Amino acid sequence: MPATPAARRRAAQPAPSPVAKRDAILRAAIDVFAERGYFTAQVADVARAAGVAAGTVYLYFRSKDDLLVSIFERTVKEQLRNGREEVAAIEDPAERLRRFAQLHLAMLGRDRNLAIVFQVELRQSVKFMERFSATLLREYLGQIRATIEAGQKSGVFRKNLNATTVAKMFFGALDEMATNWILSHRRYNLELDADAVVDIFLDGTRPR
Amino acid sequence: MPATPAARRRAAQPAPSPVAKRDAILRAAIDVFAERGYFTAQVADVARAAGVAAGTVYLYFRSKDDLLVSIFERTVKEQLRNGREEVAAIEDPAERLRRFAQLHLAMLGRDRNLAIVFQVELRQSVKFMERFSATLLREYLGQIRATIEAGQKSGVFRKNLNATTVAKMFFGALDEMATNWILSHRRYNLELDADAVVDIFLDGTRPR
DNA sequence: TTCACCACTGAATGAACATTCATTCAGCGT
DNA sequence: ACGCTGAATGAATGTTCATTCAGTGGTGAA
Repeated sequence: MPATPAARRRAAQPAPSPVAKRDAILRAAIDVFAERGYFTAQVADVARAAGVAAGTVYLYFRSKDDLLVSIFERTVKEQLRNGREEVAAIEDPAERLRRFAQLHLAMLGRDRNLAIVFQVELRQSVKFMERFSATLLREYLGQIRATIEAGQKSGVFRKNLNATTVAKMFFGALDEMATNWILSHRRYNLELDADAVVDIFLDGTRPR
Repeated sequence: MPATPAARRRAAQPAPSPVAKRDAILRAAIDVFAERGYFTAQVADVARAAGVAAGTVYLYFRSKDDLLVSIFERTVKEQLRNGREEVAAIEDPAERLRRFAQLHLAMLGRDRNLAIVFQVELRQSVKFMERFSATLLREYLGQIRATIEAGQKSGVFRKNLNATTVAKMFFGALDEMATNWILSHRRYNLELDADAVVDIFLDGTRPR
């Protein structure tokens, strides 16, 4: 029935579906990278964890690097899609930041190995860091900064603050919460840190 | 004159002083790791940059890992020695935090390659991160937390804040300033960020 | 001058591992 | 029933280093 080779390829899906297999390999990569570290992990380990042969990984990904980049891109895309509208719908800038912090920490708190890949493995080299910061950070910091600026206009935030600096601080605080959570062996609920951070961020540490 | 082999070895110092050579190798390692990344850098690159043969590195360091660990330990030891008394001498907890932040960012802002090693290369793997967090972070967070607690006692800081969380936030904010400075290609003065961070940290972002 | 010593050298070693590719074979269309 | 297709396999390949070690040269003591 399918006439062209392309159509035939699309129709002839193997039993477990190629998307599912790609996902399985990516999932395995998250776990293996988190446990062994990106450089120490072997592609063969990832393949074994995914239940496929070493060569199969290369049918779905260009290279070992590509695995890391794909984990990053898929997750960020999803997180941004999830978050954007929800956060944008919130009127009060302070509450918008709160929700933002909650979503960020919830995403990481939900999946420890993914959190390790994000907080540790993706920061391997300045090369990855730059890529990381050119997308995730830029997008995140941009959203935060815009919210700060909106708040400054409406008088909710002090006007004499540099919005960019404020945004970096906010992100840095959240980032540190996430990193600490990973390194701590206590399994507390990371998402709960969001409120504490936002509270101090809004009102400072001095008594009012 | 030296009787035991050990004593003889200790006495027989080569011309340019072994300490100077060790330092030269460490310096070269900082630069090479910063530029190429720890895993990508070859020991031979470090040796070349230090002006010695590859084998010589192994006369001063046990392994490639040992180079990274030594950079870390030497710097942290020095920084803690420098900072501790100076900061401890300051009475006002808020001013103590300010000085602390200045010293921290000044150390990194003074030496870009060292900053890269600290902000990026040392965080390669959970293994290094744990070592990192077991010493530098523990010490730093401990000092910050103690200062917060002192301030809470004396009424300078709000008493209903969790001092540990506050300390993490503070460190995270500084850390992010440092990381941003590295990734930004503008060469602004990192130390100046310290005041902005402390200001927001103390008074928050809401108008008082 | 000779000798012993030792820091230093850099070529050689061998292990580790990403990637390739000849081969297999399940399942589809005819 | 059967020939094709192409996804999947995993052994083989070739390269890339960290690390070692046999040798060199320079130094100071006798």
